[in-house]
Amino acid sequence: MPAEASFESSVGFLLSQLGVLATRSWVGVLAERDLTPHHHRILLTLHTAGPLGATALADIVLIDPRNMGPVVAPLERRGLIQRGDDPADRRRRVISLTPAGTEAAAELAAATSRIEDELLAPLTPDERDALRSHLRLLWQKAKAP
Amino acid sequence: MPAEASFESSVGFLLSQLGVLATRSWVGVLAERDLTPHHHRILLTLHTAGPLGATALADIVLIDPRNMGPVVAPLERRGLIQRGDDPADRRRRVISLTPAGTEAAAELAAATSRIEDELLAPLTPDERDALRSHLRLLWQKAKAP
DNA sequence: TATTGTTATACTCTATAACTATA
DNA sequence: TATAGTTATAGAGTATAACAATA
Repeated sequence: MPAEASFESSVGFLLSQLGVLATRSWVGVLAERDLTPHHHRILLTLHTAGPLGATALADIVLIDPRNMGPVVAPLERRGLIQRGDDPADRRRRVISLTPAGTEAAAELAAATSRIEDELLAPLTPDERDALRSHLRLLWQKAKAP
Repeated sequence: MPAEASFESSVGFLLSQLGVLATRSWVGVLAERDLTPHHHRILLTLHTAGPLGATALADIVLIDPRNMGPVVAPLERRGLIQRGDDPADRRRRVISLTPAGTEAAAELAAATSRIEDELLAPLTPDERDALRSHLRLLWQKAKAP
């Protein structure tokens, strides 16, 4: 009876489980650099999207804006990011990567393919491409509904 | 330069983000029933896999076994699960659904398709099937490496 | 009035250490 | 000695309330 199909056929269940596993696959690499998964996503987001306001950045990395302070503070203290003023809108505090932050982000990006290969080992190259494009489509639609 | 490709092409990044979104898509339905995402996964896992020991169950739902007590206690108190002894191995405490728990799990499973449809709206039926099978494959391999 | 950003604080979830009971 | 399970507790992460500054 397919109506009683296993929870393993629920995409939502699989996404939440694999999301945890994907995050865990990074903990070792991040711990060596004294970074958290939040820091990872912030650095890579700024690296590819460029400078962002606090709210916009929080929205992308799925952190509540009210928790941005404690998350971002260590990055600023270590000189990986900087917060500047926006002359056009003096409420905004534009967050951007410093040169050291750009270097750190590029180095993390370089580590991605190795970790990714391990995670995606069970899939063929074609299957990986299909999976990537499907996930990307879901994420882009989820961001801007 | 594709080596500098966007972080959006990282499957790990997409999985962790979509995992959060998939979990959030359930919070309303679960809150109405006074359940957490952990409870959700436990009920559905027991519903399809049958009775399990505490360690085996914790392993599947990716909860540290030491945190199972506080997670499982409310379910037991509300009569949705029960913990019994295993005559074959008196260390084990077998966790299983009560009739009320079975009913609750079935009801949650019924709500899945509606939530799933919303999440997967951007994809065609064929794409959904492909995504589901790829994710399932990754999860099964990740569980038993 | 709405938006951007922040602080203080309570709450939940997760991880570290150590222990009992059985195999 | 190894495994199943538990407790206590510290730490990381998340959510609720309230506020200041600017648009």
